[in-house]
Amino acid sequence: MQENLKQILKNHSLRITDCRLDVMQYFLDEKNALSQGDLENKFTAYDRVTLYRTLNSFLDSGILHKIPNETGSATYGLCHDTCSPDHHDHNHVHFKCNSCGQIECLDESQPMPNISLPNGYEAEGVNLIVDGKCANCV
Amino acid sequence: MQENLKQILKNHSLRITDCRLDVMQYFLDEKNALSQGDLENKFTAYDRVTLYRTLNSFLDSGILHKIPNETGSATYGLCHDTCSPDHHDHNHVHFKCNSCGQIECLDESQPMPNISLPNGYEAEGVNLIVDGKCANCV
DNA sequence: TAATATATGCAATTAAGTTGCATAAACTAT
DNA sequence: ATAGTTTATGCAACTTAATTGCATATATTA
Repeated sequence: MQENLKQILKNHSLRITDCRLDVMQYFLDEKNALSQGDLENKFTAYDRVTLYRTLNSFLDSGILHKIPNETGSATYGLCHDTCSPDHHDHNHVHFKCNSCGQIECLDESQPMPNISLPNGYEAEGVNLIVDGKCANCV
Repeated sequence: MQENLKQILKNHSLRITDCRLDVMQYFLDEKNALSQGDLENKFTAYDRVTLYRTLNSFLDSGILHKIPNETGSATYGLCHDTCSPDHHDHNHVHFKCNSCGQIECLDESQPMPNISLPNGYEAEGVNLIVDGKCANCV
């Protein structure tokens, strides 16, 4: 089990450290997107800068992606296996509950719409954020 | 011209003040979404907190909407005439340039996709953010 | 124009994001 | 297994955004 996590880190050329293993396990356990604050609350033993840099290293290596939101603080979600630093799947579908605030990644197999951009514009990725009420808050 | 702006404020039950007129004019002149920082740079005469509260009052009254993004600071765009505190059009399409960072609202008449949510979930709105290169940065 | 309700400016606080540097830990090659 | 090298961590410190309380100024209304 732990071996799994270690392999993921190795695959992304990241050194195996306690903090990275713990943080990755947390992301795997939680289905929801997590923020810097969430990590700080969960892992009081790690310095907040260490957690910050852990998030950044996961971001750079394609383990996590940032989820756009309106709150003014970044939230992160696990990327799918297909993501790597060079090849990053930029199309994501997320759900945000307007009641409890949780953000989660939805199945990537959702249909992505074709948006017509103004002349001269080039699309690189599409982010779709559905907001509403999750099952717990309905 | 100025009368126009005043009428908008009146329609939203907001008192007519210099700051609100200036900020609204700024949003009308700029086609791009604006952040708190943009306002602070533009209007050094107004206190940061006043600008912050101006944005919030516009948000509450349905003049502006928040645009989800990954930067960690909120950006705001003008709502369409149909928006009011009680009836808010939650479906937005935005474009973010990965090069210059500008965010703008695209025509609302874009087709919004039908997303299938997990059981028990209720959708209230959809936000679509296309990122890529704007005409200036291609 | 006086009375009332609201907006503004200032001070101050919280939280996120960020960097530099010394030390500790992980990796690599013998 | 260990010495040498590279990278991660913790701490201090700084910047910026978001936020609140309160006294004062201004807009609205009657």
